[in-house]
Amino acid sequence: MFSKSTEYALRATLYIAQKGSEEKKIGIGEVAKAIGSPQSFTAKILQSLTKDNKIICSISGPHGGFYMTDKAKKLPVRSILEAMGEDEFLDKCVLGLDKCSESKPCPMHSKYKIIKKQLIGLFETETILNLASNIKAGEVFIKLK
Amino acid sequence: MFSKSTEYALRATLYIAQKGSEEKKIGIGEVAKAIGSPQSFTAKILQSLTKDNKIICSISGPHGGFYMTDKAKKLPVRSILEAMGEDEFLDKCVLGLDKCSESKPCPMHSKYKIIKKQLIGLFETETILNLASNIKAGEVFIKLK
DNA sequence: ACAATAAAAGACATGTTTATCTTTAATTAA
DNA sequence: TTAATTAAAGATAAACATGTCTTTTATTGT
Repeated sequence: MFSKSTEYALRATLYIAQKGSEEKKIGIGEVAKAIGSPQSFTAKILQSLTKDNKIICSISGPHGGFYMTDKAKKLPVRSILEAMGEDEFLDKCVLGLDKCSESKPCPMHSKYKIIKKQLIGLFETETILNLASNIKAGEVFIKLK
Repeated sequence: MFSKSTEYALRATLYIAQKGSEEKKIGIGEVAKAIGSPQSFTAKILQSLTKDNKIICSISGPHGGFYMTDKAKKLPVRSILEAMGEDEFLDKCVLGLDKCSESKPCPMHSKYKIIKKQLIGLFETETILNLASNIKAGEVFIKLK
């Protein structure tokens, strides 16, 4: 469904949301290990999430690392997809028609729109904090071997 | 949701199913024009759909071209995804965990599985013929400018 | 100031996707 | 058998995705 980059972005963000805070920042090494991702590549991805988009904060130097503000933790999962440039698929048509619409639908439109609405709902309703708290509770996992 | 290749494959297949038959084969030029895709690239894709997988038939030479058997037209849309190697996403987890399962779920698992089930249902229930016939009726479109 | 630590930034490498163009092979009709 | 037509096959190329490695910058503690 998503690119590797976005998968890592989602897992890393959830890990940082769960484990980190402004007082306890998380190093890239710990993040990569915890989610099972290539460290340098994950670093690039986190860099992009700290840029303009205000999802993750980072501090260089000793005791530095990544963390999220309480406000950022309340963002919907979709905001991560947006930051990774992978949310446009929620607007897109199964057959790849730019102008697919209610008045000019593709052959899958009417059946798919019902599913798409649920997908959008899922990514807009679930917050980062929401998902992260289930990790803390040990109910769900972000790394599996 | 899908790669360009798969989008072209879906549109091309629907067009051929709709317009073609063993008596009236469709040339690659007509297909590409009708669905708005790059001709040579579409040719490669159709080639792969005529290979092992028995979705599309083709004949070289004058009055040659592409067509589908009535049997092939009754295949579910999923068979095109399989032929394009893009159906594995229907098994995959949103966060990219290979082993995500009911007993070891990712944070999105429980909510996403409901949606995934519908997606699978959509691609397995809808047949190529089914979707193509709606094109013929002018109710839906496979090219929009 | 200096050394240590950690992220940021940049260069590089490999593979895949998305194409385009040319040549070959198959088929038909004259 | 020759010319025309059409898909198949192959070579090539640009863009992007995925990943590694090195250097630079920011920050902290001594």
